[in-house]
Amino acid sequence: MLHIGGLRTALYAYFLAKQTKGDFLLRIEDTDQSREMEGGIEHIVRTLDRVGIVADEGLVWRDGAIVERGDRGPYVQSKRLALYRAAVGMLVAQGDAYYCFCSRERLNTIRAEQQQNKQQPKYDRRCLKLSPADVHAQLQKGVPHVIRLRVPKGESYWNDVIRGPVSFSNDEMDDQVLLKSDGFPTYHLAVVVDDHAMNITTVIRGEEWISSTPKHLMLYAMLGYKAPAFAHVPLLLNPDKTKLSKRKGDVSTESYLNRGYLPHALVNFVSTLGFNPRADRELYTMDELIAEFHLRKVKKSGAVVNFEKLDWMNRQYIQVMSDAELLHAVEPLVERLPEQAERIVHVEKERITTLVELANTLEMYSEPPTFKNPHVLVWKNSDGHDAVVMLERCVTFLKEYHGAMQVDAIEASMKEWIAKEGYATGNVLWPLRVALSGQEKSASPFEYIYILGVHAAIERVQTAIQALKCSS
RNA sequence: GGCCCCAUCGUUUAAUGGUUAGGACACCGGGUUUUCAUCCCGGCAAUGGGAGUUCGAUUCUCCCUGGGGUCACCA
Repeated sequence: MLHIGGLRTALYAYFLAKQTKGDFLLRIEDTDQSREMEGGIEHIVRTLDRVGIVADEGLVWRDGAIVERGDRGPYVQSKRLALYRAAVGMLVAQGDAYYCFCSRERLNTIRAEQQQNKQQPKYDRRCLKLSPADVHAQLQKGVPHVIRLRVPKGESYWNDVIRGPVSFSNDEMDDQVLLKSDGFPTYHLAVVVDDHAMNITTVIRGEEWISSTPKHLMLYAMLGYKAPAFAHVPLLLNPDKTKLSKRKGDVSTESYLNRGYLPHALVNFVSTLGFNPRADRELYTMDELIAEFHLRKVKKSGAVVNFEKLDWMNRQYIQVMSDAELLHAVEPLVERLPEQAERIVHVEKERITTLVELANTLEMYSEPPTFKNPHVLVWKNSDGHDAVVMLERCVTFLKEYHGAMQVDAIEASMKEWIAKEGYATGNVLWPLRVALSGQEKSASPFEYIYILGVHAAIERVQTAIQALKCSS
């Protein structure tokens, strides 16, 4: 699953890369073996592809499969273990990292104690005191171990691209585990090694990483790497202002896509949360976003995600699509396209919010209405008898209609007829519309005639007349 | 709780040391209309509080308050 917060971060990185004519690289960080999910990587790569983010380097989705592109691979961290071990070996040799043989039980115990004493939970550095001989002996015995960062004294400081100066005292920091007992690196080690190996110049990531940045800075320095610039983007929030989470709503990009939101609407929506190129506009193309994106314009404060605005955006984008484009987009969502699908799309597109709604509407048109409640055919101040009379006259009108099969032509001709006969407009049009659509709320009768054709329209009206007669 | 980050309408954003504090979503009116939707017109609504700097602060500084993040062999 690709979290929409992750999508936004990816988008920002993508904008920046494209704007500076750089490459967008996709690397998978799968160093937690216990969390590995079947198909998870494929989902992410595919979803990025669906929204139009195609990596120049790293993992891409091509012809129904994941392929790697670029010569700095592999681009999956679980295949780069040797690199991390080499780096950590160097740190140990330099005295910047050390072996730790403490059991989880012991760690839990000291943590509990510290919390009880209202102290900061931190590793107590017991294993730092081990002599080289002790370490060697423990390793010989095969005691499970991790390797920890030896946090030096001092201050950590960086000038965040979005937030400005940020500083931490190193006293606050725990001796972070760099290499786990299963031989896998933690995120902290892997990200530093890889970002350096892949020439990353700006790290764009969520605000939740601010407090681990000092550790990363230390690692850059210890490994002799030049540190990149950091830009911590604000969080996406639930309506209650907590970090946007699965528990409090739908946060999966693919689920919005599957619910019929257009990829570009999602891109536009998500990227303008916390960032806005101009004061007076809401809708931007991908090229405009790329051209106008600037990290300095990204807000510092978190943004509550307002999905009503996504609905609005999606409607905006649907309305400007051509009938053919819309038809093409909705096609995969319906079992069989009705014969008049393009006309239906033309008529209904201003009434729908998502492609899924359009698909449902499309299917509805092929089912003639049954009028279980014939009274909906009767207009407000009228009665059933009147409705029958009017519908019968509509049948006559339709039989004699030889004008163009265009909505405007049908409407003009019909209104002229109504005026000439001196009918009340609603008295005719309401029953006719409901007879054709079967619904209290629907497209106009002219649009229905245009879609169904005169013959099918007459059939529906006659069904309605029968239903009314039976009920009275 | 420690540390860190943040603070303009309900939400999202704009602006400036001097503005009637602007736009969008949502909401509420009105118009068009056979219904719904669209469309058009109009309306509601914000600088969290307190000091300081200044002729003047929403804007700069400090404090408070509030909210959030983080404190793992998860990312």
